Amino acid sequence: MINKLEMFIAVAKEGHFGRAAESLGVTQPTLSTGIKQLEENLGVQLIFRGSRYGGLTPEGARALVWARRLVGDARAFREEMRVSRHGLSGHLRLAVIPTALTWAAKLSARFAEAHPKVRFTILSRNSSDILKMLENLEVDAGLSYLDNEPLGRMTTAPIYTERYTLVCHADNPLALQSQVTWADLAGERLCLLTPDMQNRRIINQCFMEADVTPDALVEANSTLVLAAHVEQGGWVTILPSDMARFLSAGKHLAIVPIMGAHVEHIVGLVAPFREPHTPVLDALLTQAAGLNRA
Amino acid sequence: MINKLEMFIAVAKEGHFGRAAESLGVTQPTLSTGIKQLEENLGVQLIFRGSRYGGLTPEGARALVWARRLVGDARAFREEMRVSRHGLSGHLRLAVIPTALTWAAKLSARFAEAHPKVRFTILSRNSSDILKMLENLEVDAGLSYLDNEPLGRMTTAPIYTERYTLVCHADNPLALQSQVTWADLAGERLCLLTPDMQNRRIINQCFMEADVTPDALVEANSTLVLAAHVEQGGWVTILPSDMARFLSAGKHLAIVPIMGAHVEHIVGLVAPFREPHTPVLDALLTQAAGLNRA
DNA sequence: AATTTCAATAGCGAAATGCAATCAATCAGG
DNA sequence: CCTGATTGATTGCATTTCGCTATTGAAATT
Repeated sequence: MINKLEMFIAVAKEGHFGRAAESLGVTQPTLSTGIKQLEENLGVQLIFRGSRYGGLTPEGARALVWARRLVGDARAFREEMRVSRHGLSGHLRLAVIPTALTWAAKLSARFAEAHPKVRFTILSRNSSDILKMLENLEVDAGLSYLDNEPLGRMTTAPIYTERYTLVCHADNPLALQSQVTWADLAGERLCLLTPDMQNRRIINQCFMEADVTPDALVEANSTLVLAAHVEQGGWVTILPSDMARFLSAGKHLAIVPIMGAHVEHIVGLVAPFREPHTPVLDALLTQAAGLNRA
Repeated sequence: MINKLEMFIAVAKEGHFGRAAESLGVTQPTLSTGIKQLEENLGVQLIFRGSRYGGLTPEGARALVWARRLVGDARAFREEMRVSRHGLSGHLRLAVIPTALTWAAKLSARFAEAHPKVRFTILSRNSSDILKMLENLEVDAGLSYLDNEPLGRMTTAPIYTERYTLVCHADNPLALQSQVTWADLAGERLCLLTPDMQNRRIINQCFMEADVTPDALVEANSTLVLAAHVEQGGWVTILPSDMARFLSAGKHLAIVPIMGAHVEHIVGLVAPFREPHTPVLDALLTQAAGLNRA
C-alpha cells in the first residue's frame, strides 16, 4: 500500500511513468502495474492516460493529498523507531534560499555540535521550489521566507530578519557615503539574483516604491556570482547584511546600508506539519529557536 | 505495512495473540509472523513476550500512536475514494452514552433523511469505553460528555446540555411537588446507572454537594431498566429531562425538576481528529451542529 | 510514411503470504 | 514434582504476489 502510494506521488511529480519509475529505482512496467493496482484497490481512476500520461483525475488530486500524508507519516514513524535505537543520527536534507546560505551553515554547525552523528545535505533553491520539495518529501525542512508565500500545513520557526545593504567596489563613489537610498542606485550597473527568487522580487518592489527602474545587467541564481562580479568592478549588488559581510570579507569591497529598506522579511525554518515531528526535525526546530534568540 | 500495523493494534488491544488473530480473521501463526516482520522492519522490539504476551515495550507504546494514526488515515483515505464513486453511503458506527440514546436517534434520523444510503450501528457504552473504542478505531464517532473526560486529539461538536429530573411513580408523594431538591431524595429508594457511567458519577457529585448519601438499591447500565423499575413502583430514578420524557410517556409516571441541578454537562459528538475528515463524518458533524442550533 | 516515444501487456522466476500441524515454554492445580 | 491446559513460536507446503525482461500497440514527431 505505502509503496504504491510512493509510486503515485512519483508519477504525479514527474508527470511521466518512465522517469517516475527511474526515480524510484524500479522498471516502468512495475510502476505501471503498481498504479493500476492502486486504482483497482481504491476503486477510482487516479490518472488520465491513454498510451501517455494525461494528468491527475479530480479523485487523483484528492488522493495525492492523502498519499503525501500517509507516506510522510510512515517515514516519520520509521525515523522515530530508528532513532529510538541508534540515537539521533541519520540524514537531514535542507533546502535553502541563496541569501540564507550562511545561516544554514550556522544552523548546521550548531546542530552538529549537539548531534555529531547527523549528516546534512543542503541545497540552494528558490522559495517556491522549496515548498514543492517539502510537499514531495524530497527534503525534510527548508530555510526560506516565512511571511511571503502562502504556506499550507507547515511548522515554522523564525530565525532572523533580512536587512538589505549595497555591496560595491571600494573605489565606487557610493562607497564613501554612510548610507544610500534606493533612488541613488538608479544609474548603477546592477548585478542581482534571477527573478524566480523571492529576494529579487522583494528588491524589485523596493525600487518600484522609490519610482526607480532598476537596471539588472547581470542576473544569477547564486550570491557568490554577484559578489564575484562586484569584485571585478563596474557592478554593484544588493544583499542581506549578513551575506554581504560574508562575501566581501578580505576583498576590496564596501558595504553601505540602504535607507528606507524598512521592508524587513522574516527568514526561518519551514517543515511539513506533523504531530509529533521526527526526532531530528524536532531537534532542528529547537536549534533554530536558539539561533533566533541569539 | 498497513495490515501489519492493524495486527499490532489488535494485539495491543486484546493483549493476546490468539484473540487478536481471531478478531482479524487470520490464524495465530500468520499474526505472529506479522508482528515479527513488523519488528524486524522497524528494527525495534514492540512487544514483550516469552511464550506469553507481556505488554508493549516503550517503543511499542510510541509505535502504537503512529499505528493508529496511519491505519486511521488509510481508512479515511479509502473511505473518501469510495464515497467519490458511490456517493455518501456505507456504514457509520456510533458509540453513545445511555442517557444520550434518544439524541442518537434524533441525529441518525435527520442524517438518514439527508443521506438515505448510510447504514448505522449504534452501541450503548460508558464514556471511557467510548474513548477507547474511538482510539482503537472500533467506532467512527461517539456521543458523550464533552466537558469531563480529557479528550486528546479529537474533534467535537456540542449538541445539548443535560438537565436532571426526578422520575417517580405518579402515586409517589414527591410527584405532587412542583420541584424537589437533592436533599429531598435522601430517603428514597433510588435506582441509578452503574458507577462506571459518567452520568452516575455526576449524580453522586450532586448528592455529595447536598450532603446526602444516596441509597442506590438498584443499579443498571441501561436507562430502560431504570424506568421499568420506577414503573413497578417503590423506586425512583434520576434522568436527563429528554430521556425522562421519552421513557415515562404513556406510563403512570411523574417527572419533577430537581432544584439546584445547576451542574449542566454538555453532550455532543466526539470523533478522532483527522484532516480532512471522512465525508460521512463531515456530514455527521454538520448534522450535529444543526441539532445544536435547533 | 518512417521513426520515436510512452505506457500497457505477457511470461517467467523469485519472494512473500497464509495456512495446518507441531513444538516449547509457562502456568494452575493436585 | 508431576499433569494437563494455554499460549506463542516454528516448520513445511501450497498459493499468491512481485518485479523483471521482452514485446506490443498507440500516439506523437520527423
